[in-house]
Amino acid sequence: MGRRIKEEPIVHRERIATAASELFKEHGTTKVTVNDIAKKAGYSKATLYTYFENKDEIVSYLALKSMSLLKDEIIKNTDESKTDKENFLGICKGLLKYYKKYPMYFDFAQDTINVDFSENKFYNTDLDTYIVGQEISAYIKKLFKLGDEAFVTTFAMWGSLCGVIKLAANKEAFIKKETSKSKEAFLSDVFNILYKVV
Amino acid sequence: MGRRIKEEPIVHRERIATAASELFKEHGTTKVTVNDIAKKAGYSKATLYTYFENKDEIVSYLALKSMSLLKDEIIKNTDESKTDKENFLGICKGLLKYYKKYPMYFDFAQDTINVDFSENKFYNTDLDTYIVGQEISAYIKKLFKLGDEAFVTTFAMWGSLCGVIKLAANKEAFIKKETSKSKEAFLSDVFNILYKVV
Amino acid sequence: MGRRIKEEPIVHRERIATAASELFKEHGTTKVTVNDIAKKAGYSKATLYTYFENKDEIVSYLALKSMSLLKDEIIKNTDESKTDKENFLGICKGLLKYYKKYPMYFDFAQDTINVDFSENKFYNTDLDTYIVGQEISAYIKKLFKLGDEAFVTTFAMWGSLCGVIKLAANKEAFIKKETSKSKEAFLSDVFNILYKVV
Amino acid sequence: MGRRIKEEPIVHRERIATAASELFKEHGTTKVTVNDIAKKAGYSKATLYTYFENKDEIVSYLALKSMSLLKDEIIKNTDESKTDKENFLGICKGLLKYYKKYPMYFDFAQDTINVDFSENKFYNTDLDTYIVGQEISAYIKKLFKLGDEAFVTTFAMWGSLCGVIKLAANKEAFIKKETSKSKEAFLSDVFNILYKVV
DNA sequence: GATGAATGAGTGTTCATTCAT
DNA sequence: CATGAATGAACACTCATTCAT
Repeated sequence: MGRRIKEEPIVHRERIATAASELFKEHGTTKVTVNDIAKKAGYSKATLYTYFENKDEIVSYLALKSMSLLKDEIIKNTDESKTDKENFLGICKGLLKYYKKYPMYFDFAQDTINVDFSENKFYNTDLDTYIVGQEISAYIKKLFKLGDEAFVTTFAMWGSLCGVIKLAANKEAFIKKETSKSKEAFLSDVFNILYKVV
Repeated sequence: MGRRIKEEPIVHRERIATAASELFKEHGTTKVTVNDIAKKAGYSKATLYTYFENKDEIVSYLALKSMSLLKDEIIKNTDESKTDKENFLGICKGLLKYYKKYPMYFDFAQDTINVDFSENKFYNTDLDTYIVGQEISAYIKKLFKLGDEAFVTTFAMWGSLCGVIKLAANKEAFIKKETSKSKEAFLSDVFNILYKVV
Repeated sequence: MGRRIKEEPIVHRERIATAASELFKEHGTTKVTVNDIAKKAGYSKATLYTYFENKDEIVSYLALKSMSLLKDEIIKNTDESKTDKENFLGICKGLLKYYKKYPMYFDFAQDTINVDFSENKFYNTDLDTYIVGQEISAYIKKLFKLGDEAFVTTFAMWGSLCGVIKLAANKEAFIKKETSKSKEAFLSDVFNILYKVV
Repeated sequence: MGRRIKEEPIVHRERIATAASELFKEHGTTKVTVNDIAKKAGYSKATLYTYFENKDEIVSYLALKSMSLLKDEIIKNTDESKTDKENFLGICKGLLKYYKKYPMYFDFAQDTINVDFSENKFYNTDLDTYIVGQEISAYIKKLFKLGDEAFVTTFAMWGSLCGVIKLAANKEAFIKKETSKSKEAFLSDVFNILYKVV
């Protein structure tokens, strides 16, 4: 634990990714420039390219991190010993937390598993993201002891939850006006309605 | 009274909008340049600015068109004399058709009831889009004879449908692999599951 | 004097030039577009090109008009029966009036006589402007009964007057602050000082 | 302490400014494009933006340099131990040299004491230019031991000199034709006539 | 290993001018 | 004769990426 003279590449990647994440959350991935990230992370623009192939790889890297967090949250908030409803609401809670931390990657989660890697260029992290998505799917299937209908049910649940969370985020002011409820309280009602789906 | 040789501005606007729509569908609104649109529509870049104030106005124009189509489709596929389930599936059908034609504006539909026009600059078409969104909301409320619970129910339904349709679009290949069904057939199953929500 | 069915070209030129002049005075010749002029004059952009070869010719046309006005003003405010000082101040008055009406052409007046027409393209009006400039020079020479020293004296006077008028225009606020006098009153003092030159 | 291989930013700024200055002198600041400057300076367009915030900053930078040169020249050519006439002619000489090097900024000098910096955006260099202008004014006042009449006298002198120099520049060919003198010799006569003003 | 410096390839937008009708 | 329509040529400015040191 002595003084670290040389930092591992992973440390630099983390530092860069953290800076990028904060900027992406506030301004979106398109608006943020490589220069912005470099400045915020305390590196020169050129150094970023030592640790990441290009801007896209930073995005992919964060997408993977975000999926891992999502998986962790889902596992933390669910348990086979709980009732199905408790577990469903646990998944909702996990997704919501995820959205708050990585709003810019929610569309990624809405995609869950990034499709076809055969033709397009992709980064290893994209593949990893895909795998984490698969793991989440498998976990949910096991959690609810789903059989043949697993895929369609998981699909319906996942799509619905992502849809309502995103809609709620875009309509926060409108929700307040119409229901006098906070976004969170309102979404709680919505989740209860959606529970019937499972 | 003779056949008009000169084309009305609206014809040009349509031609430009159609070209833009096709490009947007494939590459997204950001990546497509004004030059791309002009070339595809068969005009010079400068001519585009005769018919549209700027690129944003083209985007707004298409957004409005897309919302109008959505409304038309929903009305066409529903009827107060039908059962709730028939109507629900009618709405699903309308949304699906909408997605096929204007995938790049689906996020717009996912917003449905649009934001706050008090402070930001916006084009008339943006306001019109907002109004069409409101009309769709009102129509659905009346169609299902919803009372106090109208807002939360409509919200849950709309968010869910948008969510699953988008998810299905992104996972078409994956769905095929897992279920051997076409996206449409698969979504039909999903819609039936979701019907319980209403 | 009956109803005019067809207007002479000169009428159109005047109408266009008047519109242009007002716009030029306010925004300068560069900022004003051909479209602006056409709209203000009540013509289509293309029609302008029926009456003027191009934007430059409109500028030249106005420059000539402005020089003619300058000549008229000088003649009106001077007289061989007056004292030299009265005539000098009359010229000052004429130049000042000119500046107020055509501030954007004052540099033109500062040039007085437009130099060399051998190599550059120029419009007939430019040549006319040159001739009017010459006429003014000749008039002044005769007015003050100048001999061999005519050229250098006229030159010094003309350059000085143009210089102080323009400087005063740019420093109006500053003059007020330093002297509590209006630009006009201050310039009157300046003109009296400059009279010694002649 | 060794010889520096890397060039300081100021070197690049100078190189760019020099190129810009030459182009501005010939074609004016408006006609010259950023690309033109870049090409002439041997940089790419993008590189210019590494050393200057934008085109305006290049203009401002040169304006300041020009005013500094003007001040230096005036000081160099004048001295309290000299006669008023000698000093007057020294100022003339300074202004003339300035005009030769920075004709495009002569209007700037014709403004000398610059405007109001309270509302508009401006660059530091613009403010510096203003200050140098003030310094020149103060120097002249002291040089000629001017009292209450300082402002109006300085004003008349400055305006006149600028006026005749500019007029002479525009009429060089004409002067030659009329007087068979060089512009410089002719201006020398004019300056002698104008000396009476002070 | 780190980076200062450089840049190619865009971007949306403007405008004077032309020409077929 | 008048003009709606069309456009080539610019133009200031940006940014992800490369590379010599």
